[in-house]
Amino acid sequence: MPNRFYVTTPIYYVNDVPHIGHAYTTIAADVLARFYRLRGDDVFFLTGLDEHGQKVQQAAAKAEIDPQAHCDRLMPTFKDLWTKLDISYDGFIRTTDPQHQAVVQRCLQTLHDKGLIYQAEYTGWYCTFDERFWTEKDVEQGLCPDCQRPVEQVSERNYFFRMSQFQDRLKKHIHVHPEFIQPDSRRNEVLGFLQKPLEDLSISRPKSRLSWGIELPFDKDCVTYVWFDALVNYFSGLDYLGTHANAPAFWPASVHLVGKDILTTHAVYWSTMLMGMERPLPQSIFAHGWWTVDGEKMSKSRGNVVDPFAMIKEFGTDAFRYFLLRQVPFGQDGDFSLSSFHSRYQAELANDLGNLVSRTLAMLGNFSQHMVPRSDPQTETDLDHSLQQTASALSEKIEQHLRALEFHRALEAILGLVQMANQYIDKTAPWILAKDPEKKSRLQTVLFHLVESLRFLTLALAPFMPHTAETMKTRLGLTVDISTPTLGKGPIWGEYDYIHPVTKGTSLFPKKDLPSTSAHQPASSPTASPTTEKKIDKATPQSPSASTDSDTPLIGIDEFQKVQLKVAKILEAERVPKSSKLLKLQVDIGTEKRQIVAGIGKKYAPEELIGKTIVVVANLKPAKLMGIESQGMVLAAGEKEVLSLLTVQEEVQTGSKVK
RNA sequence: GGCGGUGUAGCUCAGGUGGUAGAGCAGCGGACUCAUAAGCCGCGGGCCGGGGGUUCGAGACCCUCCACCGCCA
Repeated sequence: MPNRFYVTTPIYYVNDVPHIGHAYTTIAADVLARFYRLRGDDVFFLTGLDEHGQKVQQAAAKAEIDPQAHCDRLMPTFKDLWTKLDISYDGFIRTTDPQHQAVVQRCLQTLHDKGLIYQAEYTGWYCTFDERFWTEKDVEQGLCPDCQRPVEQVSERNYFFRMSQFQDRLKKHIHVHPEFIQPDSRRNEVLGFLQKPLEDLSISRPKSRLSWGIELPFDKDCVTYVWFDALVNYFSGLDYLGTHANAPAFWPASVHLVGKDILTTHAVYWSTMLMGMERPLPQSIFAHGWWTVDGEKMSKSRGNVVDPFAMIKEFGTDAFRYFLLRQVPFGQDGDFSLSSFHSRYQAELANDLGNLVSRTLAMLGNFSQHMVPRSDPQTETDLDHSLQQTASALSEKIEQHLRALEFHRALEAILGLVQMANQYIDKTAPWILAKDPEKKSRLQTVLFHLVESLRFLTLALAPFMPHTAETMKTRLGLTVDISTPTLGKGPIWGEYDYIHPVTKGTSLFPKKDLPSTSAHQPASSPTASPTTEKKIDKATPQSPSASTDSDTPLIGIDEFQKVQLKVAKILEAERVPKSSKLLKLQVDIGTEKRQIVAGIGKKYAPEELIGKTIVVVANLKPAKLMGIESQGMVLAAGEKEVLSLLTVQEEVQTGSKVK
């Protein structure tokens, strides 16, 4: 019988605008779900929305619509994001689902029957915005300590859950099961919280004040308080969602992923509720960190909330998934900035992984007619064996790290194989082997080892970057279905018969310019009046990639016009020391002088160039070549070798636009 | 105020049970050309927050001070 794995995200408040935090938790859960599915485990992955509460009621009233209609209107934004992020949830729960409400009522009745719920008078300072009471000590100058809004004194009869009864049992459970609350530092905090006497938990509100909620089965005048309603989703969802016939058997959850702000709620409220209902506790609750943006706390008022939709549009779903999990250990806070995203994208995805795929497939095209050769054991070396070993150990490493929710380490291990493969190419230098017919057998061995490494990478990447894995699979001509269990105990080196030709295709991760600040969403929510949003956030143009593939995609005129071409005159030219083909040019582009380093030294001597009229790209990002800054690029014809510089037919003014 | 954590190269961080400091990024230099001007190779004297102590020997153990962070009040 396969292992069961049940992972949850919190249910997100439907009134929120989805941001990087929502995306983070959900992506992490998705990676786990995909990973365990590939191993052949029976997986249930639940996410959803919290749709009750004061704020929804108020927002609906303001919009003059029914609260349910309000929820129905907001819900698709989340589902849409999950679709765009390739989130493979098995169940999407809404707390307004009638089946969920029925389960909540059943739970309340159970606890009531056991005498664990009682009624009492409660007086306290209430914050309408946060929907919670504060004690006298908390309130500062009549303001809510959390949101700084005015609080009001409210006295009402509420129902309470006898949470205090379970304090010792919970403490013991945490001590006996160190994996129950993670990371360690958070477990200590919870234990610290439990040092003081635990109070009973208020679980109801009078309908007169809050009507948008689930009615108490034993008191028609009250609805249940938001947490009781929300937490129960973790097993109510199993009851009626998804396709698994035996879904209820998934309880207890393998792991609840939560943000650190709602750890106490889960570790203490939820656990004691479960104890009261005599249900087993989840195996673990993992509190992950928060994202700051450019070093600052993310907030609507700052207007620096990262919009996942914008990031996906700019860099693609897989790059976004990769960055979030790679950048920061899962339990720690992390900082999000476009420049850190960009540099990781550029270095690890474009240069390391993307280019590895590109150069390997190119060599198969050039040296092996696009077919994957067999390895000849006679020609194998230690180099080959250590590559094989690293690849073969990868799957287990990833499993180890994912069991500890160390996503960043898992990705680090994957990148380690990428780097090793890149080194392998340089050490074996297939282009040299290709020149010597006697080395053909060795060449084939090398190419085989490379392709086989890419196959291992494809499978390893599948949970993290499903789209990329699918593309690599196609390029490699693999016929395996990577949406079904393929990992098992991990792939075996040499087990696969390559019978289809490989295809190079376009760049997996094309290089990008660093975008300007377009990733932040406007401070207003989608429900706000449209007049608050006048500025149009222009997406930053990205430079066209200089691909020479035959399958280069078509571009529009607007894209071409991003390239600023100018007529220029060469003023000075000299060879770059120790380089056979680089020349350092000083050119006049009309408005200014520029230094350009160009790889035209094999075709042209410096002295013959002075005074020549040429065409240059004037808005290319400066780059250093052999330590010398180049502030542009000269245009020349030729494939690999430069054959001719571009010039203009008639005499035109230096600095003229070329279009 | 109570409890806990952190402070190591420009940046982000690793450094089980003590033996004279490491990685990635950035920077500099080199050889090459299969590849997305990518990749590969080489180059790291940083009072390991300050002070004191234990020890033959401490970034690592103890004490103390300083700074920052988290949870609770």
